[in-house]
Amino acid sequence: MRFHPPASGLDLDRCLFSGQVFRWERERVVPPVPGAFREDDDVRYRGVDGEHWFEITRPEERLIVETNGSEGDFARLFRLDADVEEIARKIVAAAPEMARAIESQPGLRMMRPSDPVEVFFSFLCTANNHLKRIMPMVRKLAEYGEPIGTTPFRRFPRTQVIASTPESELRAKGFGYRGATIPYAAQVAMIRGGDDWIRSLREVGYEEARRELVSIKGIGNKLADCICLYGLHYDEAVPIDTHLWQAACRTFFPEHTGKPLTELRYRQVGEFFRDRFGDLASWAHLYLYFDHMGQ
DNA sequence: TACGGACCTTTC
DNA sequence: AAAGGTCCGT
Repeated sequence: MRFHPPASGLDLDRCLFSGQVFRWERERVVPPVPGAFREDDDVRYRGVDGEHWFEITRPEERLIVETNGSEGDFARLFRLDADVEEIARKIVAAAPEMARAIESQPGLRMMRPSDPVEVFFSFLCTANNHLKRIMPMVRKLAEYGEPIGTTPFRRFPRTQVIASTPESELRAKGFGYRGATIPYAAQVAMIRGGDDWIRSLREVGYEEARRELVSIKGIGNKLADCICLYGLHYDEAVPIDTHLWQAACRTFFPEHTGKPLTELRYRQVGEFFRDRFGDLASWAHLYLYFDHMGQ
């Protein structure tokens, strides 16, 4: 089907290529013309969320979405129900220091992917890695998935498929040591119940889900929080990596600047965000993180 | 608890 | 050298 979603407060580049989701493509509909006024509009985004594919174009500033899903599926993925203006107001009210970080990232939204299995394995690709390499890796994993209908799009493979993929095969595809950790984590997940187990973590609460995840070798604090946030939809999860740690030190804890992020400090920073921002802890972290990345 | 190294590979 | 870490030794 085809529809026009509201486009205000939604920056597709910021949302789709910022490391919240990893499988989207951006291509030019027509070759760029030097100095052309509309070159930013002449793009097409293609991607998959769960069992739905999406093609998004924006001629004339207006979004056109084609999909095998519904308008509701699109709205859920981009959280169009969330009032970003109000969220920004609440965050700034709780922390005036955040005003500049929020203003610097218009159209950035917390994504809400529908397939927790894809999120689980995508973030296993991100450890000690960079986005330029992460995205091709996630796409390679997705090649193990089933095509969606007769389209070139594929659903992300199920846990069982990843669990039975040999380490050597992934290493040959450039996964490095993650060629071992990814199938291993899949095997542990299979023992606990596979896809259903991963999905069931949405029902057990943030603390319990997090405990389960970090008990898997290869998933530490940061990956567990990413999976909790993007895959399991726990908005109180605050993934803290080196960049957010630096940004948090600069903005909130100048006395910690330059110190390493220990287990203890990891917990303290997460609690700080939850105390200060409540349900908006992860939104606050998102703005701070990407503001810092842009520096 | 906290600190140092190792870990695959690619990219800046 | 560092990358959106994590594990394993001290």
